[in-house]
Amino acid sequence: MISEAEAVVMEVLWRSAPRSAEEILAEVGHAQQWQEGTVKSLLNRLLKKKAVKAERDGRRYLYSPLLAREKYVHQASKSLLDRLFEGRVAPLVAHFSEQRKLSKKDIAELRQLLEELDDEQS
Amino acid sequence: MISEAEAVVMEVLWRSAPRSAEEILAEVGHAQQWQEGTVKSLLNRLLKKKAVKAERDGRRYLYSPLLAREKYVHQASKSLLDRLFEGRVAPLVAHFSEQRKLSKKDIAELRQLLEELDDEQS
DNA sequence: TTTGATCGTTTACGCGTGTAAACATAAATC
DNA sequence: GATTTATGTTTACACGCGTAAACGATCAAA
Repeated sequence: MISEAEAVVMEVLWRSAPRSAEEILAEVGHAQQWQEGTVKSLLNRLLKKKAVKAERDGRRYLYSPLLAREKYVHQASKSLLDRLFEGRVAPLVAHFSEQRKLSKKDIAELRQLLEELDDEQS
Repeated sequence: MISEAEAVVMEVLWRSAPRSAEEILAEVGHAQQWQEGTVKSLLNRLLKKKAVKAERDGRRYLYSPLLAREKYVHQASKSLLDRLFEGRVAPLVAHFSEQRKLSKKDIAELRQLLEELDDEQS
């Protein structure tokens, strides 16, 4: 529903809002090689999709997210899991495990997570 | 690199190959509402992308995957993790945990997985 | 009050995708 | 041999996306 370039803009707003187009460009301009017009277009598409809102601030607008990051992240993740892993998390983890792509940190955090689930349950 | 509709065709071939265009359509035609031409186009795009190969069989072609499912799955998953979870698996699992979207089965499998990692290490 | 600077809005354009229709070709049948 | 049938190949077309340029409006400065 919201594209990759649009998501870059959203990430900026999720970190801190409200922000002007200029501020967004400043934060993102060097990583992406974007011109001002590009950011403007993306913001307008996000407005049309009701993913952000704009409030006037003098001569310019300040933009804020309407779509919550949680929600976006969940949609995108669920879509991937559905398409590739029968909709479940464990097979994805298994895949990365098989590919030896779990870092020590990952493993430690997963352990921690499962312990916490234990605690909750009891 | 390979699109969603193309991936549907690939899934058929990953399940079993080689297959003719007609067979692919038969397996996928009711789920997707595709015509024959659609499958043909997708196969040609996949050929162009070197994701499948074709061998003549009389008047028709039989198609087989060149791209391994593992590789495709890994690319797609890594891209998602990079964009949304700092490139790591644990935060994704944490997200689903927070959303109460881990099934009992998931949890059991994750436990199993971590145990196996223990075993290997020792 | 003209002119420049600063914003936002509109329009554009090429590319990939989803979805086929049209066309070509060769084999099978009449 | 002429026609139908079964494939594959070429072309098409609308839509979203990435990426802006062009245009317009408004405020500030001269």
